[in-house]
Amino acid sequence: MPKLFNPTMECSTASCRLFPRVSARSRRGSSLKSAIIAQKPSTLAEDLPSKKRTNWGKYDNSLEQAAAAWRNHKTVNWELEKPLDRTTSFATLASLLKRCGQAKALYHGRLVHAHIRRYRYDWNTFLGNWVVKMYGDCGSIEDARSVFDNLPKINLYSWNILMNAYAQNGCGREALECFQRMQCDGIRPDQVSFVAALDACSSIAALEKGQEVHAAIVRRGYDRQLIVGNALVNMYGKCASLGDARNVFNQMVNRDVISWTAMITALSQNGHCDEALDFFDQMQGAGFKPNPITFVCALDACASLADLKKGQEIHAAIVEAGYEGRADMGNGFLNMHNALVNMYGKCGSLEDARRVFSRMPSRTVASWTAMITACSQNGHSKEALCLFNRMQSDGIKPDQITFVTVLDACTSLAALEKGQEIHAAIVECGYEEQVVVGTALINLYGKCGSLEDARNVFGRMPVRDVVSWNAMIAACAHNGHGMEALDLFDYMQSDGFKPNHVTFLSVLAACSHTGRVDAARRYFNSMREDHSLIPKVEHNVCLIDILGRAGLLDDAENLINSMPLESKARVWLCLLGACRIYGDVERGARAASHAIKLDPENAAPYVLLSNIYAAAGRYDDAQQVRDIMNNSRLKKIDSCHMEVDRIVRESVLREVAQVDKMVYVFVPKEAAQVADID
DNA sequence: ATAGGGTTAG
Repeated sequence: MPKLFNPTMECSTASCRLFPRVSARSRRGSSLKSAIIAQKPSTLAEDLPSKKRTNWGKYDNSLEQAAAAWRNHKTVNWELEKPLDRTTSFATLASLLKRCGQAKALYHGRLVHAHIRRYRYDWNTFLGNWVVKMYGDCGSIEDARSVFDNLPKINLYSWNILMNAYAQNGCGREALECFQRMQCDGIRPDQVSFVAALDACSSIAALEKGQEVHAAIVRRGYDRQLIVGNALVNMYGKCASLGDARNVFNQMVNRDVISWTAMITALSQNGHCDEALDFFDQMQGAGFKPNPITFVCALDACASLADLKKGQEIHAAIVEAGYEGRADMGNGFLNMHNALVNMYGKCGSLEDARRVFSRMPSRTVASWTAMITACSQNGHSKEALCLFNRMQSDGIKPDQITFVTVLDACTSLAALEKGQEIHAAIVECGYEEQVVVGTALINLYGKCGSLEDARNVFGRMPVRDVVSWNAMIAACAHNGHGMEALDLFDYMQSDGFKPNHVTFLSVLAACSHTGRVDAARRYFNSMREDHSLIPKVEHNVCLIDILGRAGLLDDAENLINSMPLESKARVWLCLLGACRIYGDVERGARAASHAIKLDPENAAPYVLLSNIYAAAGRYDDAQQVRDIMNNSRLKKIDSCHMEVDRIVRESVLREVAQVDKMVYVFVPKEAAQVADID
């Protein structure tokens, strides 16, 4: 039951000093809404398209509640000396709006805006521009637009602010439209407009448009400006045009830390992580000190390379710089700590990740999510689930990405019930409609054998992408519904989605389960011919497996010999498995010798070959292979991260089975040994 | 008396 506004309350009390005295007439409305939003929420709510209309109902709190919320807002931390009234200066209002934007405090920003609309008929473009910016910073782009459309006069600042609001909220197309329209309206873009236009191109990866803007920049002579150069490097990096990014960077007359950081990011996000780290060193050689953001980018490159040593070096440099444990400068240092946790997780050092995480000065959802991901991706799914609980008891609310990570942990534990519990929480938070969340749910249900649930989630998804189609196709393929998987493959394409490498893995798996050898060949060839996808090792393994199981050993071997793969060890191993089934000793020996030559530390080919000999009654040969194996130092399955319990035991076996299904099926003793390694 | 460049979890 909401508390109502108390008309007898004295407005000079601390609890409402932020609000102007309201007239008796408007008090009669008895709610904050009517008190401060006043008669007509015109430009805000009513001009918006109906489905995106702002829900003003949630501002229907009592005045005390709103004032308390305002005072207690931790990030904004208002310390207003005077209440807002008709005499509050525009400078004060502007600074309030700025702080609301920085803190992404939409609620408070709306309060200030409402105050201006109610009491400041003398508002001008200066103040209006700040309101537009506040809404843009708070991510409320429709509000930004409608305020912009009602500005008393639109100037260069207004356009630049609006363009940036669009570009930073993922509406690159609209930002570029603004760029056009401002010029039609006779306003000459300055360097800030060009930077915003480049940002818009980056956000939608519009390379051609970006080149057009670049040409206009050169025509107007803005290309020597530092911030323009930086934005150009960034734009070419985001549009995957690394050569252009390099050219711009090399030709820059001045460079600063941001230029170097932009270049490092461009390299690392386009698959040149080694070079990115070289640049990181060169930058320091050139006398620039990395800041927290530079460190984030460098750590990201280490994470992609899974280069633990380099990552630890950079961590040492962070300590050296005195950045570790610091919590000032907004989110700068916080993000850097998150990046450290993420890097250690991706590089497989859970201990380091834990250490950084436990020493963090403060933690956000992102920090918790990074730590949970680190656990879940390093075989500690149970710890991931524990952390998820602790995070919530620490008062941090999970976001969609946390849920995705936790669902992944459930998936690898095959913990269907826990997953369903989390599914319920997701529905409660209203995240079920998010593509990434839906996809993680389909994965969970698919891997846990609950195809019906996977279908339901997929059917309810309002938006799908290639990844969610892939998840659904995989769910069918791995639950004995190969035909349905192949049908979905067709539907997916008629829905306008292009299949990728992952799609074809599931398609081939579907062919394998339904025994469609010829179809598998056709799909395999169509990867290259119709979709310009080059089959990877996994696809080749899959096809060899299908041919091998069908007894087409000749075809399989010929195919391997014609494959332009870098390493064929796994493919030969696959053929070796097929030779085991069909008792083809000669071919088996050939395949084994290839496999051993290519991956001498793997025990699997020895085991398989020995079994082939044994099955053919050639016990001496079998023993000889085993002796060779036992006398050489072969790679053990790395299970030091594994806890020993039933589920994990199974997951170790699954891993072994992935290397070769035969190890488990035909050599149970071997498998048992593997599982006993702690 | 406003605007502007580099970062994060499938």
